[in-house]
Amino acid sequence: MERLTIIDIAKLCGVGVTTVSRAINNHPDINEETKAMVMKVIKENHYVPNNSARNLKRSDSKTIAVLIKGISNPFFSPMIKVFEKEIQRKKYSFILQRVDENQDEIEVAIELEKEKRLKGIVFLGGLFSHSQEKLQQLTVPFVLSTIGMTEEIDLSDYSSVSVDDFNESLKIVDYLCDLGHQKIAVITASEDDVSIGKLRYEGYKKALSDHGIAYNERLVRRMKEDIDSYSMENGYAVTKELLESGEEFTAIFTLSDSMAIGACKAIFEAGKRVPEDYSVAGYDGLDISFYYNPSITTIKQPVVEIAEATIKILFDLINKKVNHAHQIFPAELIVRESTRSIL
Amino acid sequence: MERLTIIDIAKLCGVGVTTVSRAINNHPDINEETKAMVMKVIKENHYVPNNSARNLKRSDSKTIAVLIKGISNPFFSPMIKVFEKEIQRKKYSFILQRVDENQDEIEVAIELEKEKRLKGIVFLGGLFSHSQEKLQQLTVPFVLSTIGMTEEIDLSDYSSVSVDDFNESLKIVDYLCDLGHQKIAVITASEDDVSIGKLRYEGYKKALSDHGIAYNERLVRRMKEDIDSYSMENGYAVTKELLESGEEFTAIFTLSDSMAIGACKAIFEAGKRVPEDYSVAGYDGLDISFYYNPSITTIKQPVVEIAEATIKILFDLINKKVNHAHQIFPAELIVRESTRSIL
DNA sequence: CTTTCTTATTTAACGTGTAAAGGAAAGGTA
DNA sequence: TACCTTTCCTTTACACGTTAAATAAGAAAG
Repeated sequence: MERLTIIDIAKLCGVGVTTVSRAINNHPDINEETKAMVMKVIKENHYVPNNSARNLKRSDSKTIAVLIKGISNPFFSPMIKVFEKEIQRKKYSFILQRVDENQDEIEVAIELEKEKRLKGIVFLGGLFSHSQEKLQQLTVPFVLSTIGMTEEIDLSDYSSVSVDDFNESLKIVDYLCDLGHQKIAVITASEDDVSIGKLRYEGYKKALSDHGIAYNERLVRRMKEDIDSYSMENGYAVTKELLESGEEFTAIFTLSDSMAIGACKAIFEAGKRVPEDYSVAGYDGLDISFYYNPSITTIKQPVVEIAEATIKILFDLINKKVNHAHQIFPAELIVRESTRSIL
Repeated sequence: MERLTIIDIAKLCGVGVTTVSRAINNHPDINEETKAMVMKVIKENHYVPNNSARNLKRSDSKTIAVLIKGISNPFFSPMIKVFEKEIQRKKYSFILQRVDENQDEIEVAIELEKEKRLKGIVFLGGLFSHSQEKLQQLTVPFVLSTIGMTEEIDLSDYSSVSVDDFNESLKIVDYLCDLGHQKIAVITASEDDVSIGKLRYEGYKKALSDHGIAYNERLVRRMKEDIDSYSMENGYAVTKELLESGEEFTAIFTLSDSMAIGACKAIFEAGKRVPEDYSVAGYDGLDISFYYNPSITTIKQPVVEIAEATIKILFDLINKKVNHAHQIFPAELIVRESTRSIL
């Protein structure tokens, strides 16, 4: 069963190839009857146009790439689902590209763009500590999604969608302080993170200083480099170390819900309870934060809305409706069982 | 900054296009020095061959599609990671295609194959209750991964990788019986599932009858059709209903870890405990089954191995090393805190 | 008889790979 | 010296399947 081409269809219909092409692509210069006839023949013979040929001719590809740093992060799953759905709805194809922690996502994007003649790019997660020049090698529109925008980044050249990581982080740590916690440990990102990790960590520091609590370096723990970042496993390993260090604390704030769950597990294994012995606060608002036992106090990010906005902006950029756009979504402090007052 | 073509590179190098092509495609008829020079120029100018043109010429695309039913199922995440990595390693591209619950994955695959000139297909999840004829429309190799193979399916035409769902399910329910449980509820798939769902359910029934326990229809609960299958939410909703029904039971077996977690949550909300009031057993061996509180007794599937074997078989098929292959992996019963003896 | 409109056809690209046909240089052999 | 072989390269030409610009064929209208 070899493949049909547009020429075969044209012959079967007794028309020229352009006519068939017009039928397929809704070109106005075609008689409705002819079009219907052609479409019927196409359907009967299960003809599907060859994508490569189309892309070559059009010299673009109706393809959008989504680049993710840390694909294992379950936070991205519902977002990907939205991307996939919306991109399909617009009759675009969709490439999901995982980027290793130590890989440069911009390099990957540049290669991919040339190779696949992309229409647009979404960057998900990652540090985003990139020089302007490098980004200028990208000739197609792109949107930074859930990448914390710090002052180091010049907003005018980019488009982005995110939440206000600094203030949301501040909010939840502030809440911990209000509960009477003074010794609040934190599991944060590596020192060179200039994005989400930095912002959330800065929020933590600000909340402490607002409450006049002295900053204790020994309560600041970094994720392990050799384990998936923001993962349960990472939270578990770090918390275990923290507990074994003997450093006193009454609450722990982790930069993700997954790490909060890992932290809980480590606490249980040490024979302690949450929240009786330690309060635990997460960030993200994953479904599991509700289902976990105890349910996790967290900052719930509106993932679906963020994803939808990301795609909308990307298509606006593609269709030249805007030059750039920034959207910051509100997030919500959700108080659950994992935190308690010690006053 | 417009795109370079192979002709531009040829001019820059002062050689013919054929030479450049040979350098890129490792053709033997080329001097090593020339090749090195050409490759250097290519690198310096960031030239990347146009994929569409290549695919068109080759009339295939070095693309592998992975079709997933129920993309939200976290069970698939580590598998996708493996697929992506392995496919990239072989210099293939990778398309991830979500298939709605009510969509026919074979139809989707047939379209995709023609449109993108695929090299191979992986089917992940799904019922797979398909007629032979339909599958014969697929002209490229495909592998069914983690799709339970029931007797309804003629194995000789397919390739597959999975675990022995019937016996693994039997094993864990058998374990529950050994703990003294007689009234074991189950959350299973819809009636028309002829694949994984059916096999696991049959395993449940067999275990009961092996232990001489009467089958109680009122303890058999089906997932809700309007909620993501195998999800926490689904397990939660069904268990809530079960608890409210007043039907007595001492243990509950769910067809996935996610549903087990949902079940636990429903039990907690009813003011009961796991495992003191109800034992809960899952299936899959997700990471979260370890981190959950209580940790979940489950059947751990070797996801990574399954995914690796899937890709290996697919490439063997593509390279005509085999005609078809079936691989069944052992799974492991992991006893954790969520189940207890009531003897 | 020209103009306009609608609809269809012809043909030339898009960028790559490859096959054909051949040439130049180097080395070996008679 | 003349001839052959081998290696590496060139030029030319075409093919892959599609789209779009240019073109043409009718028909209707002025």
